[in-house]
Amino acid sequence: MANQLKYDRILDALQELLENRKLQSISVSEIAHTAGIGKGSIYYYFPSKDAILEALVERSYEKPLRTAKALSSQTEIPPFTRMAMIFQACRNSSSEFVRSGESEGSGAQEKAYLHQKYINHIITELKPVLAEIIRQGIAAGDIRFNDAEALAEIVLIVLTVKTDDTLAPASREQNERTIRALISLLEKGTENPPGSLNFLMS
Amino acid sequence: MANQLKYDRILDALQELLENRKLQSISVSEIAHTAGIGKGSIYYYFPSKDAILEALVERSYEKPLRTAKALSSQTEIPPFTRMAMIFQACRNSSSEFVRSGESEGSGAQEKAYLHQKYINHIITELKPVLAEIIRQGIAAGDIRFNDAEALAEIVLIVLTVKTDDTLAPASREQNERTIRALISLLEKGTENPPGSLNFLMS
DNA sequence: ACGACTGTTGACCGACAGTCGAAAAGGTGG
DNA sequence: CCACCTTTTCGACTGTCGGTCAACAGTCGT
Repeated sequence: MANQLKYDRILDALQELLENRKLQSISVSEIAHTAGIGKGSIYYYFPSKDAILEALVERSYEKPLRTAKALSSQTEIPPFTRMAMIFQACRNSSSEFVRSGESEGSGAQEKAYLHQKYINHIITELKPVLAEIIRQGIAAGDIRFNDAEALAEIVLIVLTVKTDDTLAPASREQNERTIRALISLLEKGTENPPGSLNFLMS
Repeated sequence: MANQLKYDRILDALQELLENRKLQSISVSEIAHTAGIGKGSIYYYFPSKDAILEALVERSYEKPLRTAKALSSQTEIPPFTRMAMIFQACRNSSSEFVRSGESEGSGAQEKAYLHQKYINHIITELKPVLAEIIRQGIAAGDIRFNDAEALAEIVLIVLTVKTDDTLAPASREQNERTIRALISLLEKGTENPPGSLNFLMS
């Protein structure tokens, strides 16, 4: 408990290495060396290499998740505005470490693990918050739909999968078209005027 | 080329082992032993352990993909019926090897790799086929939407992610509600009567 | 008989995740 | 300042695994 520093230094080291290397090629000793500590110490703070990654994903989303949770109770701000704020917060911190150097070919495949963790975490944590805001929007008459939870899930799934680019690789332009199509579906589905959901675009 | 048998036997072996073990814990020697061949032979047929998995995923979806492609030119069958047939074909072969023994805890996380490969493959291969059918439906006036490609992508993303259950873990009931919500969105978005897309439900 | 080609193999290699016992660092009471 | 204990740190070590390779066996055309 005293030395929160080293715990964080390990995370910093992994984050730094992840910026232009794929996970599989990063060894634990290397993380230790980058963090300026012995390899054994890594295992004092983490039970496995995997756990380091998990902790890093969690830490990276701490901030936006906190703001998202805070926003869910700010009922004086209109629902759509709050959603826009949440997505903006996520975008700011997401690109921080998930995107990495080209590493075409098999490299793209080998980052799968990292991306899966990240998507899983985002969807699980953000869904209830987003659902709550949608629910408020429904109650206020801004949104017409009968299942806030499900709607939140659909939006999050499509957005994260498309933002991520590992699961459904496509051109930047195709990605934009898909998100635009989602927006159009949502606007018709929730009986909102065209353009009102444009904030979902990056 | 003569010995297609061994190639397939390797795939069979991996498939069998995958039924109740996680990928990470299966060694190449073990695959070789299960297939009844030497370890060296594995590398005669595959460049890496990873490639075996990739080939297995591909093989598992050969059949439904062939039927899907065949269906895209059967214009005498109504689009919705053809889509229903495609999804049915996929469902039949998908559960074949992707689902595996419980292995709660970290086990669920470690299968990520396999699932990522599978989702990636499905979406990439099935999207153009589905888009073509949707395009025909638009031309025939059955569907009203301006971007067939994007629509196909959205449907596939949500369905595969939700069917898969690794990326967005949720209860069976929650999954059903999400798919129902997607159907409702699609029906409104493409100006089709409620219930006309129910075939998307499993 | 003979190369050339196609398969097949397991011993071997380097690398890595994770373990361990020892020792340094830090704290506490006398 | 010292005994004593707990927390923290460490790198040498271990077992295992993915992948390589040199050797070898079968087969076919000449």
